[in-house]
Amino acid sequence: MPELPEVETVRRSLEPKIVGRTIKGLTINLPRIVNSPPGHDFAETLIGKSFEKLERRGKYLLCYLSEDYCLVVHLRMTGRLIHCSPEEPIVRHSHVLIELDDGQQLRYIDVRQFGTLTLRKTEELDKLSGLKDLGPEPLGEDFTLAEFQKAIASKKRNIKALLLDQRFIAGLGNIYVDEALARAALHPDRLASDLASEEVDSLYQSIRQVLEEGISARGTSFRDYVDGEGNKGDFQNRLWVYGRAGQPCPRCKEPIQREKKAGRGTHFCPCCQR
DNA sequence: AATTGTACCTGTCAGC
DNA sequence: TGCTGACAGGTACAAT
Repeated sequence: MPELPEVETVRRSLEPKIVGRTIKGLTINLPRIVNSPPGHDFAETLIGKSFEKLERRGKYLLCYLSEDYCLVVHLRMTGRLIHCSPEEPIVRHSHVLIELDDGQQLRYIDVRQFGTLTLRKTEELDKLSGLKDLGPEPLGEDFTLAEFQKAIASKKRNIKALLLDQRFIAGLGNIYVDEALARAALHPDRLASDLASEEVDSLYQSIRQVLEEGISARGTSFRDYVDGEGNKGDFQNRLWVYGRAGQPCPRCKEPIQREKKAGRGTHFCPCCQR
């Protein structure tokens, strides 16, 4: 499900609902989902802590808590973090229920059970594999065209695989990579180091543009994704290539093609992506 | 260093 | 109406 725009939308939708709230109780129905600090009990440590700030890094949601703890949430493919009333029916795959001091609940729901809730002291966050290895934030100030040009020039990899690599750039997933390449008119098989300067420039702009548009549309609800209030996004209606195999390219009207590349279903226009 | 395959899970959909 | 296999917004790991 969730790539950068979806996690950012979850963050924005949850922040006003849970910042300032204290955790009163916890139910863990599927222990595999949670990961405690060494020597701590997840529920015991979490109860009594309050939410101070929500941030996002790549596809990770960082819930900063009192006493310098942080609850790190990764939704992987089908995770949902939903704020709701305890009266709402408990749907299938509700793995963790967090009770808040205003009587509301935060529920972690995940059909495929790949997601994780990791609790750590804030000063230990830089030890978490995955999180500590993330590349630059594509919408951040330090992600400049000059840096992108420099980073890409030495990479002997297919551009699709490179953009999916969270160590190279944080937050892009299969949908937004396909969309960025489509808008930059670049074929997913291109070797990164072979791209001309103008092509890298175009790709840089396209990456930022699709992510910003994705956030503005409150994410892509292609299948399961909903925000922290259970609402779907709109970006699925503005996709150029993802999930549009056989349908006309918005630029040249040729049918969009789908092939397996970098181990993922890959959508592109064989006519204008070169 | 880069690529490929496998694994983790459940649900859905196409084809027979 | 079943059944089977392919596939799904991600990542980690091993082998080549």
